[in-house]
Order: sequence, then structure tokens, then C-alpha cells
Amino acid sequence: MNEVEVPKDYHHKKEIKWQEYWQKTNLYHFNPDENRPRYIIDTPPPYPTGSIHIGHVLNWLYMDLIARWKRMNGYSVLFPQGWDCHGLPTEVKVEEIHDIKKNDVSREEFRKMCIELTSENIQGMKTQMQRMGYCQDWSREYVTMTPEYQEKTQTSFLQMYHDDLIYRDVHPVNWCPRCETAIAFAEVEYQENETFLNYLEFPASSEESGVPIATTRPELLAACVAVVVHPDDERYQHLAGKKVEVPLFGREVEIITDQEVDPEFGTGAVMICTFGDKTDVTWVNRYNLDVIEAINEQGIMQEVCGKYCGLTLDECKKLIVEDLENEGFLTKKEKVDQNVGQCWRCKTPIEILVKKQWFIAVKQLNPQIIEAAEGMKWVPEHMKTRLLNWTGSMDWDWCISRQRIFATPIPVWYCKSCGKVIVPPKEELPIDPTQTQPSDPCQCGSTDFIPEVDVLDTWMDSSITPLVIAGWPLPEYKDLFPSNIRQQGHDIIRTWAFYTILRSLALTGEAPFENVVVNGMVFGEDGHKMSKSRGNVIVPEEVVEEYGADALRLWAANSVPGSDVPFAWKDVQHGYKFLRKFWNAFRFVNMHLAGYNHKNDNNLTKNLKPLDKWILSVLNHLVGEVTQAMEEYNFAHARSRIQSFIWHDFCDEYIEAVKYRLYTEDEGQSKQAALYTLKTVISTSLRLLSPFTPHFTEEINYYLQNQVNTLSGSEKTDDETYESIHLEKWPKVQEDLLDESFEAIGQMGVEVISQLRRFKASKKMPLNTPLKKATIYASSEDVYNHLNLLESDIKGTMRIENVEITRGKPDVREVVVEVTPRMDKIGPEFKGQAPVIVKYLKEEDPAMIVQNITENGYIDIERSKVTSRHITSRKELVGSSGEKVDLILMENLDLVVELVI
RNA sequence: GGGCCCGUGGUCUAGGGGUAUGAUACCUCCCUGACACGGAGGUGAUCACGAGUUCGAAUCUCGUCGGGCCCA
Repeated sequence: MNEVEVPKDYHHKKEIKWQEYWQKTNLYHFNPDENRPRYIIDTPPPYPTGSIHIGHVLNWLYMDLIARWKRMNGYSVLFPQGWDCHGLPTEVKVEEIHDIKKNDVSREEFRKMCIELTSENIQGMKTQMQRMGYCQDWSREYVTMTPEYQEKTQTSFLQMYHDDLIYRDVHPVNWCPRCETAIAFAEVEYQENETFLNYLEFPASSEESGVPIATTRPELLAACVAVVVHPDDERYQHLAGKKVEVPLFGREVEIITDQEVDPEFGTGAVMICTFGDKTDVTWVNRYNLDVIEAINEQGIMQEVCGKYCGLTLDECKKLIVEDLENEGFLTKKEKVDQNVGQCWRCKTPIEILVKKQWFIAVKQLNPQIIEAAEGMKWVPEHMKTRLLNWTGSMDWDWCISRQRIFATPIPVWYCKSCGKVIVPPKEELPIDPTQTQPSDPCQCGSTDFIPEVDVLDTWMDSSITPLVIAGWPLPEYKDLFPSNIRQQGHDIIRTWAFYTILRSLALTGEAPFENVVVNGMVFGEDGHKMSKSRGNVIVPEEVVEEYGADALRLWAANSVPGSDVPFAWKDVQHGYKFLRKFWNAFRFVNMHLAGYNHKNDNNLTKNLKPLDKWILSVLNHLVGEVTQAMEEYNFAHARSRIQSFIWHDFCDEYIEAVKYRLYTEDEGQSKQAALYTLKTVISTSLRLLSPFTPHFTEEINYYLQNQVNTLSGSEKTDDETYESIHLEKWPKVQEDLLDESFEAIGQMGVEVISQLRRFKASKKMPLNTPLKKATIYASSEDVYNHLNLLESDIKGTMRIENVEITRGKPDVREVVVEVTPRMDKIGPEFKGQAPVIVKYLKEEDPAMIVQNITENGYIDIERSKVTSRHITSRKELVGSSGEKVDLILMENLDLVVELVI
């Protein structure tokens, strides 16, 4: 890329070239041996669906900004990337692609198909991420489906098992009686239909009266374990704690109370069964009720159902209803609408069965989790509350076993003769118990084992990422642990944050990260969360193709953690326009830089002109402000401040005002100072912008370096000698360039010039029209002195042949046309009198008010002394005398410009 | 139903006790020696609604309505 001439237009297609360059030069490689402070990002591993979405773009941009910014601040940054491979969607997709069901082929074969698909998907998403310019160190990529990763997951399982934090217990699962398999909530489809609500009379078991209950599932009567009513229900509250009899079965059950009962539905009394629906599960857990298994895996009634044993659910329901009717327990039947969960594939209504499952003892660790969460910095802070509230409302432990295939196997066998749980020594990991046998016989002497066929919840893989990236379980992991930061969307705080903190505490005793930055959701142009089902999805490639990754990054950067971000094409366009603006400004500067003598760099500072000092001071304030914004993760503020500085202060004001110094025959110090300033502003703001638009800034930096090298007689820049802007230091505030007084003076110059520009515009003159003469009348000495410093800038920029600056006022009359009360002064001073004063100031003649104040120093309003401090006024000029001149009044500076066209 | 958050010109947004920031869209003007893919100017908001605290509320408090995410 040996081009020297800067192209007229910025081409975002060049982004790819820089991406290749970064990969080729290993620019983002993390070297753990380096003797610099470390900064470690626990990058969330996405699920390899095959393509990243705009939500990823936002989330990863935050990480990328921080990674780049920290690098520029001298940190050795570890920004890894992993993939959370296991899960149901992939299994479903594989079945779709190969037109099979997972049980049609061997587990091994099915797993292979999943791995194959996942690998392809990862490749695609990796390419997309690199196309966005994200600066992960890809040499540290991790993939949860690999044996190496599964070894870590299984190691963590074993460790927690040995620490008694993992146990096996019964737990309800969704079950399809036809497929004879457990299914996930995601596989449950809900179908509206009509059924009968049966009103049953539960007789009293002792002296008290019975209770009428209403149920849609009388077939589960055999599994009834309690009756529940609302605590405030006056009909039943006196019955709480009493017993009633289950009709037909004659068992006694207790009447309990719970807020979740809807007193309006049915009779307001509900029977709790094992398990009619999800609420039953909640109640059984909450009140520690008995579990009665009434149906088996094929949906056949069990022995506890007495005479109904052996019937199907439907047959049982029919017969029970008949019997209830005959025995007089059934008082009423009414039609109700019902939402039935059914198997998404075969449409059979699902049942909730009780199965043996593996659990993590969450409740035991909760106090530590709360303490760890409190010790972290959350951005925004209120996201912590979400996690804490969740922690406080846990109803049961975390069930980590899944009845699936594509996941990390649970490394467990059961002894066939004594039932003992056998786990392998950790040296043998990773294992798949369905493929291998324990190396030693069971303590009971048996060598016959049953493998655990359940696999681990995907969160068991992805909740140890801060450990994995640090190298755990090798002891050296402590060097890179805990992570400094974790970022993720607010939709899954209750999973990732909770699980990761929990696992880290369980495995190491330490919290996994110090800072948590939570990003919002991305909404589509219709104002709703982007989702396929809504059809409002914009794919990143589409945007990148049209405007480039940097423009999309600028869109994403215009946001702050925690807030949702609407996508809008016009915002992306706006970012693109800004880059084009900067490009053109750079071209302009670059053109002139050919005449710059770099040896001057050091002695120029004392020859700087007022506007140079102004822009350099503003630039350094900007550096401070942007740095602070980055520290606060206020990316939107950082971006908008950089942008408005470059666009308005630099391009619109400064460049316009120094052109006359550049387009001159005189190669003297004024021109050199302007060039020095232009160069400094460009190179400093490039660095500020580089985390946001890494490609664009690299491109400009390349040409700039080329220019500088050419001028200093060095070799021209090529790939070998080019020094990436991303290896440069973040700018520091140069205190010696901060100058409040020149900021004010420059501001005055800018104001006077724009006022004159506006004047020309109002006269419909082209901007370069020369003016014959301008006389500027300044009332105050300060303004007068400052104007003298700015004289040549005003004259040169506005093309005025003759500029004269004088003290005093021109021969015109000023009339006060409006008085505005200053509430911030009047309020605190006059308190209750304020409304009266405000009313007076607004209604009375402005000229009279100001005249009074001018003559007496104050005006008396209802015995309050109101002075010039309490008002602002607007004046107009009237009755210009004699000569044909135009007058401009600039009130805040108290000056008047008299113009001869 | 519960927890947390949010309602500011047509749209998006800053601010968070002193009469509202910026962008976009729209309208008008100007082809100025980097950029018309640019520049200058203008129209447009009783800050969701109601009550309270206060001299003063978009801002604080309470309530109502609407929206978001998660959970039931």
C-alpha cells in the first residue's frame, strides 16, 4: 500500500485490508510475560447460531472500545473469544438438516453432526466479528465442545461434587409420554383449547365442613397432596391448617394458603397434585409437600391409582368423572378455555414427571454470592439490584442435568449391583460414561456399571469462562484471575452473572470479575426489540456492506450501558458523514502540510496565534473530557464530544479562520504555527477516535505518517515500516496548552467571524465577497484589547479590506426591546416576592426598566431592589445616522460592528 | 401478578430544583480557495397524566396510565 496521494473520497471497502494487516501482524496478541499491568476481559461466549446480530455488535463494541482504550493506556490487554456450543437449538437444526430424529442414529454419530454444524457456524461468526474490527486475540479462542474444554467442565463438576455442592435428587421435568423423553421448556408448544372445569366436593375429614374445589384434571386425584386457598379469602380462611378427604381415594390432605391462588377462578380452592401444572411444582417445593407419582413414562396410571391402575390418562379421566358423579362428589361441570402445553413435534400434551436429576446447592452459596455481587462495580448500578432480588427469591436449587445428547457428559456411572455413584479420577477426564467404563471395580466388587446418559446444562460450560481464559485448573491461573471486566446484555443477568459468580466462588472462593458492564437491547426501526418473529431484523453485514464497520461502530458507540438502543439507518449514515467530513479536513491539512518544516515543532509553541492557542486549549479540554467519559463507560458522550469538536470547532471554525494564513506567499511563522496546530489537532483527535473507528483512523494515520516521513527525509511508509495507530498512547492533557483566557479570546473571534458570516448570508452574498470596511466599537477595555489580537483573523477570514477597532459606541441609538428575568438570581434572593418581580419585569416597558437600573443602580419593585444582576436584556439598534452603513450589534460582548459593503 | 428500568419538538436524545441540549427530518438561503456527500439560518416541546413539597418542578415525593427486560 505505497500510495502517497490521498484519494479524494474515503472508501470504507479498505477496512478489510486493515483487518488483514492486524491479523497478519498479530497486533492484538496478548503476551502474559510482559511486565505491564494487565487488563483481562471475560468475553461472553456467544451461542454459534451461524451469524452475529446487531445486539452482538453493540455488546462487542463496548468490549472492543475498552480493550483498545486500555491498551493505549499502557495495559497488556487480554481480550479472548470463546463459543458456547452446546444446546438444544443445534440439536433441532441438525435433525432438520439431516431429516432425522436424534434417536435414529447413535449418540456418537449425532454428536458428530452437531459438532460439524457448530464448527461451520463458528467460522462464519468469527469472520463477521473480524469484519467489525473487533480486536480479540484469536490465538486464545476457546470452544466448549472440544475435549480440552469438556475436561475443564467435568473437572469443575468433580470438584463441586467432592465438595458436596452437587447432589442428586428428584425433580419435575416436562415429559412427552409419546416420545418418552424429557423436553425443554423451549420445546413446549402452547395450544388453546376447551375443557371442562369440574367442581368437586372435598368432604371434611373431621367436624369441620368440606371444601368445594374446581379442577380441569380430575384424573390426577390420586396424586392430590393438598388443597390451597387464598389467605384473604373469607370463605375459606378459617379452614387453613384443617384437613379434608380426597374423594374416591379417602386420603386426608391439608388445606394451606398461598397468595398465588386466584379467588375468582372456579371455587377459589385448588387441589395440588403431582403434577398438574407448573404452579403445582412451585407449591410442592414451597411447602415441602409429598410427591405421589400417579403416571409413568408412557402416560399410564400407576398402582397408587388403585382401580384406575393401567388405564391411559384419557381413559382414567373419563372413568373418574363418572365415578365422581355417581358418588355425588361432582356438583358442576363448566366449559373453560385452557392453554395446554404440548410436545412441539408430536403435539401430545406434555406431563410433568418426577425424575432423578443432578443439582447444584445454590441456596447454600447464596450469602456468598450476595457478598461477591456487592463487591463488584456494576454499570449501571441498578443492574446489581436485579441480581440481588433474584438471589433472594430463589425457590429451588439449580438443576444441571439435561436429557439430551449434544453437551458435556456428566462424568458418572452407577454400580449395577449396589447403586453407588462412581466418578472417575480427574486424571482420566474428559470421559463419556456411555463410551468407557470405570477403571476400577466398585467397592462392592461389582464391575457392572450403568452410565449416566444425562448431560450437563450448557451453563455448566459457560459459567467458568473467567477461569478457563486464565488457564484453570493449572495453578498459574491465579496470574490472570479474576477478570477485570465482564460485559453482557441485561436480559440474562439472572443466568450468566448469577451462575458465573456462583461457580467461581464454589471453585476458587473468589469473585470472577471486578467490574460488570451491562448493555441494553437493540430495537428495530419499528421501536420493538429486534427479533426474527417480528421481522424487524437488520443484519450487520447489510450495514457494513453499505457504510462500513466504522459507521456501524459509531452508531453503537452512541449509547451508554444499560439503555436500550434503537437502530436507525439515518444514525449510521450520520456517522458515515462525519467520517467523510474528517477525511476531507484531513485531505486539506495534508495538502498544506507539504510546506511544513517539522524541525519547527518545538520553537513554534511561542509563536502561536490567538486562534491556535484557542483550538489547542479546547482540544486539551476535550482530551480530559473524553478520558473521563471513557472511565465512566459513557461512550455516547465520548463519541459526541469528539465528533462535535472535530466537525464544528475544528472544521467549521478553526480551519476556516486559518485559511488566509495558509493561502499566502509569506512562508513565515504565522503559517508554520497554523500548520503545526492543524497537524497537532488532527493527530491528537485521531488517537481519541481510534478505539471508535479503528479502520478509518488507521487509514488516515497511514497517510499522515507517509507525509511526515517524506518531509523528514525518511523512507516512505510501507507495510514493514508502518506503525499502527493502535500501538500509540492515549493522549494526555497537556496542561501548558490549557489557557482559559485564550479560550475566551478565541471564542470571541469565532463569534465575531460567524456573526459576519451570518451577515453576508443574510445579504445573500457569497461568503468570499470582499467587504470594504468594518469598524468595530467595543465598550469594554478587555473586549477592545482582545479584538486587537484578533484583527488579522477577522480581516483575513472575512475578506475585509479595512478593519478598524475603536473604543466606545457608534453614533446610533440602542433600544432595549426585551427584559428577561434571571430566575436563578431572583428566586434565591427574593423567595416569595419572586413571582411579583417576574410579573413586573415581563409586563412593564423594558426600556423604562433598564433606564431606571442604569440611572439608579436598581429598580424598586414592590420594595425589592432589582439590579442588572437579576435581568438580561435584548437591544436593537435604531436610526443609524447619515452614511449608508450596516450595523451588527453583539450584545453579549457589548460591541457593535459598522460595515461598509 | 412480582422485581428493576424508562416515558423530553414528527423521530431519537442530553440534562435531573431556576423557563430545555444536541441530532435527524422539514423549510429558506449560499456552488466560500477540503467537503453541495458542504455551509448559514429558521419552524417545531405546556418534558405521559394527576396531586403534593417549594418563591420556583421536566428535575424531588406519591398515585395513574403507557412501554421495556427478566421472573411467575
